[in-house]
Amino acid sequence: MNKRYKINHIDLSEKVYRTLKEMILKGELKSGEKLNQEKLSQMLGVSRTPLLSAFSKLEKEMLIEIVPRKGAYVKKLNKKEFIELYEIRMRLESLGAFEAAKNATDKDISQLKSIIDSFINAVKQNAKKLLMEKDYAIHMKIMEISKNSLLYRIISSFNIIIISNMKGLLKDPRQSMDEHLKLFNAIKNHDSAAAEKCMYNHILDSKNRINEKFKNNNSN
Amino acid sequence: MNKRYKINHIDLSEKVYRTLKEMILKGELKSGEKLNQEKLSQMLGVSRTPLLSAFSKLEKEMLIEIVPRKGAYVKKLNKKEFIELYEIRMRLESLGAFEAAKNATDKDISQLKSIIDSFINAVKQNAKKLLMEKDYAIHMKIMEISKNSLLYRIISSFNIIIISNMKGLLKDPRQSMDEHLKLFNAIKNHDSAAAEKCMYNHILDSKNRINEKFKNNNSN
DNA sequence: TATATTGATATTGTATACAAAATACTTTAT
DNA sequence: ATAAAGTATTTTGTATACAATATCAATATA
Repeated sequence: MNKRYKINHIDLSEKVYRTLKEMILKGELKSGEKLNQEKLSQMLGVSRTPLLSAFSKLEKEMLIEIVPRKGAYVKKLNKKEFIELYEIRMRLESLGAFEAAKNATDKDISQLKSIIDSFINAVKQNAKKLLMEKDYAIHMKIMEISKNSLLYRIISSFNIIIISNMKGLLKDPRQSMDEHLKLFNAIKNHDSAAAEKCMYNHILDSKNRINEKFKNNNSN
Repeated sequence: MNKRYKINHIDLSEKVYRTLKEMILKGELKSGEKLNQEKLSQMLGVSRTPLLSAFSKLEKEMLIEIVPRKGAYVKKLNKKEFIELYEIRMRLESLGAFEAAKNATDKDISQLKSIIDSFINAVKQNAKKLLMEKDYAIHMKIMEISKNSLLYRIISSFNIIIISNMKGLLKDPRQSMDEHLKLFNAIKNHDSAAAEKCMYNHILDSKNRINEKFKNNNSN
C-alpha cells in the first residue's frame, strides 16, 4: 500500500473554527454578541487554546472582531461595509461567471441546473430560508465551475459574512429567479461576456437595494 | 478627559503575526521552509500559544500552509495559483483605480505623485529592490485613495503573497513607469473609466508575463 | 543492497496553571 | 442618594506541562 488513505486529519482548532462559523451563520451567535472564552470552551468541550486559534481564523474572515483585553465579538457590518462588500462581489463574481461560462463541462452545467431548479421550487413555495440557502448554493456553484480556487475561497467567506449579517431578502424572488435563469443560459451557451454581464447586474441591483434595507435600521 | 488615548493595545499573537509576516516578506523565511514551533518561539522570546494563533492568521492570508500533525510551511505559489491571483487583482485593483479617480482629494493626488516620483528615481538608478518596494507602495496608495477599506485589506494581503513568492521583476521598469504615469494622470483628472482601464491593462500585461517567469522554474 | 522493524528523540496538539487586566461589587465619604 | 475609592471576582493573555504522533537512527531481515 503506497498511498495513504488517512484523511480527517483536522485538529481541534479547525473543528472549533467550523463550529463557530456555523453558529454565527445560523444566528445562534448573534451579531454583536460577546464570545466568552470560558463558556464557549466548556460548551464545546475543548480548552481555550484551540479556541483562541479559531478566534484568529474567524477574525481574518471578518466574522468576529477581537478587542484586545476586552474580548471577541460577532462582527456587525455597517452600511458602508455592506456596500464595499457588494462592490467587490460585483467584480469578483462577474469574473467567476466569465470563467465559468468558459470552463463549464456538461456535468457542471447539469449540476448547476439542478440547484437552480430547487431554487425555483423554493420560489414557488415562498420558503424564505430555503431560498437564501439555494441562492448561496447557486453563486458558490458558479464560482466552483470557474475553476479559480482562490476566487472560490474569497467569495465563500464574503457570502458567509453577508448571510450572517443579513436576515431577510434584498430583492423579489421572482426577479432573482429570472436573473439566475438568464445567467444559467449564458453559462450553458459558453457566452462568457453575457455571463459576466448578468452576474454584474444581478449583484449591482442587490447593492442598490441596500439603502432600503438600512432605512429602518440605525446601525449606520 | 473623555476620550481614551491609550493605544498600542496589541497582544503577543498579533505582534508575532506581524513579525513573521515581515520575515516572510523579506525572505528571511523562505518559500517552502518549515516553521518549527520550538525554534521560532525561542527566537521570538514567546511561548507557543501566541505563536499558534499567529499561524492561524497567516494561514488565512495564505502566507503559510498548515499540515496537521506535520507542521507549518511558508506557502509556495504554483503557476496556476499565480495566474488566479493576477486575474483577481485585475478585477479588484481596477475597481480600486476607478474609485480612486472618483474620490481622490488634492492631498491624495500630491501624496501619490511623490511616491511615483520616488519610483521614477528608482528606475533611473536601476535599484531593483527599491523599485519593487515603490511599486507596491503605488498600488497600495491607490487602494487607500479608493476609500474602500475592505478592498485595501484584501489587496494588501494579495500583494504580500506575490512579493513573498516572486523574486525579481516581471516587466521592464521603463514600461512600468509609463503605465504608472498614465494611471496617475487618469486619477488626477478624475477620469474613472480611464483609470480603471489603465490598471486593468497594467496587471493584465504582468499576468501575461508569468509564463516566462515559470519557464526555467520547475515549481509547476 | 534494499526494505522492514524497533526503539529513541523531536515535534505537534491540547489542557492546565498562573499573572495581569478588566469588570462587578462593596464600602465609605460627601 | 450619589460619587469615589477600594476590594473581590471574572476574564483575558501567556507560559508551562503532558500526551499523542511523527521523524529519525540503528538494527535486523529478506
